[in-house]
Amino acid sequence: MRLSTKGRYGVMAMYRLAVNYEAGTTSLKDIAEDLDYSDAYLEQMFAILKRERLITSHRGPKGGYRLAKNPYDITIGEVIRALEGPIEFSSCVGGTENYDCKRSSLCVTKEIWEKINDSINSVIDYITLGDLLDKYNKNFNKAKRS
Amino acid sequence: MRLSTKGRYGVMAMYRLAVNYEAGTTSLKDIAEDLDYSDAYLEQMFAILKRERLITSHRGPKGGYRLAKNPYDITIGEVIRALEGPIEFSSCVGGTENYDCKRSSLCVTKEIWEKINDSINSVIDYITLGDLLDKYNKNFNKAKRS
DNA sequence: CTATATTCCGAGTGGAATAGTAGGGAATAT
DNA sequence: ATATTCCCTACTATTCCACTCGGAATATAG
Repeated sequence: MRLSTKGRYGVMAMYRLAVNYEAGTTSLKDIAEDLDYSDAYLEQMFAILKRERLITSHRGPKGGYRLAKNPYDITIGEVIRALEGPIEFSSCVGGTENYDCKRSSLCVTKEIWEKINDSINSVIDYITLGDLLDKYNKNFNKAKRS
Repeated sequence: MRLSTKGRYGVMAMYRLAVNYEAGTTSLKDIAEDLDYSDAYLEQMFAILKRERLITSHRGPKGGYRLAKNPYDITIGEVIRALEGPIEFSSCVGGTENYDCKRSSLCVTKEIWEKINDSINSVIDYITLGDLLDKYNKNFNKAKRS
């Protein structure tokens, strides 16, 4: 019951794009090297993120990827759901391929799984890539001050 | 990023034991048949739950399992963590076998995963098996009334 | 004492998912 | 032209999941 590397790598990479958002595009290779991820693997995530219109791409030298929107308009939830599908703590509830447990109307636990889904979603839908940028600056300034 | 059947089956089975808590022991076979689970598989969960001292067992005819404590003193969180290990939305944070991402002190996403872990835990640690019993009675009465 | 009902225990297994590799093709800035 | 970048599809090794199987230990009823 855990995020796969897809979600984790994806969020980290999107943060990288957020950092460079004003400057322009960033190449996959740079990000992969910087984060020490396999570039061929990260490529698959970028393909999904592009399909979901969270990033844009440009080929050729000086090409690369860029966020499709302002970092403050992209939530962590959008990124995670794009890469991992809808949050679905238990297979009974929340996703597309719901397992139908026959007595779901009587099931005493269904409500628990729904509550958990909601609580996860409310965390990830509240945080934007822009928030992460702010957080970094805060830490950066803190480090400078001390 | 989902509960395995272990957690789901486990909570359902523990609820069954909660229903029968006053009456005494319940055999694994009865629960497995009632819930339509594989009994040999459910057995493995009961072994864990027993090891974690959430249930007691008694062998021989008229034997079976029973909650080790009052249903109101067992949270869903205890059951889930016993069966699935600690809540760990991302492998960076929360569990035993933490993946060390080298720059974890600078990592902007770490805090997100911690928040998610906390929010899941606060849901499941708040609900007891006794609460589920109450919920069932409420639904039962509602059904009777209509 | 014996037959039976139950828990206990360890090992094995098929399929799905994860976490990648590999390799070539297409666009484009210089 | 050519180097650089994205684009696309297929393949693979490993791990995890959801079981299955066989039998031993133990308690109860008759």
